[in-house]
Amino acid sequence: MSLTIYSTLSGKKEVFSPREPGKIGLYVCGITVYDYCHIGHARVLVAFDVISRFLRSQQWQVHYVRNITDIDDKIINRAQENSEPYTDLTSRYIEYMHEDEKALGILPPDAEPRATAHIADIIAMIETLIAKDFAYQASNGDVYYRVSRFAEYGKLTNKDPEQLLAGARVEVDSAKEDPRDFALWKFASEQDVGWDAPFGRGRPGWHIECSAMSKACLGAHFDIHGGGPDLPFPHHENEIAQSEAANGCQYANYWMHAGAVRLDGEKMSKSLGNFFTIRDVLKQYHPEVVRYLLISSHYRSPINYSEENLVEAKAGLDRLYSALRGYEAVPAAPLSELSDNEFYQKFVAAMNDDFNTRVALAVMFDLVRALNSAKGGADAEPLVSALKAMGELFGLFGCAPDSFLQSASADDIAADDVEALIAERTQAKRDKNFARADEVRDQLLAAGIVLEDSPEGTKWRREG
RNA sequence: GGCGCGAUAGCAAAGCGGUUAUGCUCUGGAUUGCAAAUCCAGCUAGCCCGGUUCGACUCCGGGUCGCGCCUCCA
Repeated sequence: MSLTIYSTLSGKKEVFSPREPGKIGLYVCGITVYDYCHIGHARVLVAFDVISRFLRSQQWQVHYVRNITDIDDKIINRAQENSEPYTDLTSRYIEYMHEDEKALGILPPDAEPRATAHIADIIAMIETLIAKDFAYQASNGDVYYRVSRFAEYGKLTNKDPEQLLAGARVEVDSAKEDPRDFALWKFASEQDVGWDAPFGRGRPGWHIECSAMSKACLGAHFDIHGGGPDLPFPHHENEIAQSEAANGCQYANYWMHAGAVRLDGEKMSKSLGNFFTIRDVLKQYHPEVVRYLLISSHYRSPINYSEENLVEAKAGLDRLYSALRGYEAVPAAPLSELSDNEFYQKFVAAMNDDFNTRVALAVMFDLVRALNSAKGGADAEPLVSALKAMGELFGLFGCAPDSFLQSASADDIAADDVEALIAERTQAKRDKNFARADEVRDQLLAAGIVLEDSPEGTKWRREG
């Protein structure tokens, strides 16, 4: 079964062909660390987490690299506002980012390079670009990339270089030869944050770090480059220009971009200020609910962030978890034992088709229906272990069903009180005092507790 | 203006040139002391106008509307 991936470069789904058999080099643009991560970041993190988990499950040897941008104008400005060293700011937000990732069940990438740890690589690449005449030092000390020298500029996003020139904003006081040129190295005085380089003291521009770090971690030519929806232009276009000019070979073979998270129909972004941070959302919703929401649509589709969608995601996950109740002891099936399982085969086929998590999820629900029908019989356990295996590929089912279904927010009724009332109701039922039993049930329902009687006793869960 | 993406039932969201997507909601049935959960059955679809085809939600053309990028942003 072959893997197909939609590539921004070709604008269509392509059959994936690795550079080396069985191996995948994957570079994803990470986060600029000067603020808390928001749900848009979570989208990219979860998407590539699921993608890398799935690829590994299919025996691909994945080398997953996701960088951290820890030097940049915004970082410097924010640090100045806070009157603190920029390194204090970045290390703090890197820590927060790791906390958020852990909370969301994001597995760490194989490498997490930081721009400031690759200054030498960055300088070396800029030197090469200057030597090849693809870059020049301007009168203000900055080093710029000479866009006119790269004939294929615009090939990722179908931009016409001439029209970019016509539409480019004319910057006053610009030292650029051409308004399309972009900074590789920004001049820094002795008091400013900076590093010494043959072309003078300064700090790297935004785009060059990814070219340098991906080369250091994966080589000049690698398989897949990914990132968020706002990166194709100019960032990835510029990366291509830098890397292909400096290295003299193709850069990434496939380009993957996640869809935007929207809020009221508008893209959520730091610059618009309309974002919800991951940690704020996790105060109200279980991390797996957030994961479920993010994988319940295709990674390339825009997704709307709303309270209603989170509630719906919770309802869907409740159904999955409810099916697992009573089978806590059954382990997830090893994937090697599932090759004949029709549900798993469909699941894998969906994921091999450009990572169609929504269809894969539909397969899991088909499995749930089969499982619910089979409960009590001998056929149930294999279905449970298959379902658990698929859920784990999505980073779900990290909880015991009861603890997920009964997980409480701060102002919810305590589990002990629920249990006590259930005991009272059970006694009332035994006494045939159904009026009292129903009264207790209504009381609990008003507190968000739903009761489910079963031969093994009364189960409960929280709703809403 | 340029480039690109999308328009599916009450809501969310997929595949597919002819045969049930799926989840939530809703209706009926089974089950239950009554419920809930579960199972079974069912109701709500494919922006508009043309074309291709025996047949189009699915392909092609033209509209309309929405969104993203074209400046830092995942």
